[in-house]
Amino acid sequence: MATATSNHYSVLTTPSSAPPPHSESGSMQQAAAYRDAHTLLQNDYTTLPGGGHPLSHAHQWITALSHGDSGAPWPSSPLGEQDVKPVLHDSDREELQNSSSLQQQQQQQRHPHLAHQQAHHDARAWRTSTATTHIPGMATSEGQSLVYSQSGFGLMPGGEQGGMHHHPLRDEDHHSHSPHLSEHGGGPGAHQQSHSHHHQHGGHQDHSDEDTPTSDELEQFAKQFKQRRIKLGFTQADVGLALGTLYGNVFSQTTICRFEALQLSFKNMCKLKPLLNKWLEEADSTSGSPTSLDKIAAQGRKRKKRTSIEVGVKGALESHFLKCPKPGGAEINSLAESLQLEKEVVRVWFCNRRQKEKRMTPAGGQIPGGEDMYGDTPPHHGGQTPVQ
DNA sequence: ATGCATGAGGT
DNA sequence: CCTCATGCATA
Repeated sequence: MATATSNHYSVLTTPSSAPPPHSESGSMQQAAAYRDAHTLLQNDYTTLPGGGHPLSHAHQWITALSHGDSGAPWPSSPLGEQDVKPVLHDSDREELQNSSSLQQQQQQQRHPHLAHQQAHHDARAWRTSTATTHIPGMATSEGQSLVYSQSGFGLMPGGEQGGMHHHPLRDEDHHSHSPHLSEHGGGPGAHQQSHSHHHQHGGHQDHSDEDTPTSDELEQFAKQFKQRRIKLGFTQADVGLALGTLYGNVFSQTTICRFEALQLSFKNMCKLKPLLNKWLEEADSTSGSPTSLDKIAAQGRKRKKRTSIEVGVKGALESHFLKCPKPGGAEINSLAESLQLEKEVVRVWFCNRRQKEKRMTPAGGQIPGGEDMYGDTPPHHGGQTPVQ
């Protein structure tokens, strides 16, 4: 109805420039003060087919970086970084990946022809206990505490420590392949070197930027990162861009935000940490490295208007989710009907909901059942249940 | 900071 | 169709 629930995101050629990278939600970014003024305009690609909708704007970034010798936007860092937000015009809206060369290299790449032993280690049981390790230097006192031993360094010989969890036949990552690093990202409930694996280095495990970090380490890092970032006067969006100009992978404000808030999956956190860590070093190393930039953000897909689901409806979805987190197509259909939503919307809602449960920082605030999710028991794998 | 969405990769 | 990583658009 009045809500923007319409699906008409077909081929509407955007007459204006394509939405640039991202904008910042200057709502409360402490560091926004250093930023320049950006103008936001919204593009109108949502013209409703029944009457023009008043929602037509395009948003654009107009960063006026005027630093050259006296007006450095950055507080006092000799950092000579300049972020340039190229105004792109309507470009192709198909798939453009001309950004850089590497895009995702550390993704989940297994042996294509070998038996893919993709481990679906689940990662849903972080925040086990508490252990708010303090932060050396400052404590922003947050309220999070997720502690979990990740890879079995010797902690979880086969399973977890909680003693609760255990799934009959989940999966395990038998036989690792990497020379020295397994991509476990999963979580506590899976992965562990079943057999005597080579121990990294006999004596100490250093976790500086190598090997998989533990949840606790990630938590600490995220906190420190945020502090430093703010002190340096950067916004989350800045970091995202910098990463792109620096290493070729751009990230949005959203991702940086989620990283800081530990709202990503364990695996994802592990992937991003090294990158952000590097940026941190660069950023305050004051090395004055003239990091040039050149990152073109290519965007061009017409996005469907975000459907706003009314609270009441959300509640209903929630209820069903509790009952059945993985409804089948048919069930989704009926649900969609009763709620008067498109099937696709409902389907996506469930997908997103499931993802939430898997984040480090849980959704509802409750323990996700421990380890064995409702109805997702992998029908295969016979490795050996590592767990007790 | 988050909700809904897109897409790549797997099954 | 799902999962996962990501992000535009929003509240």
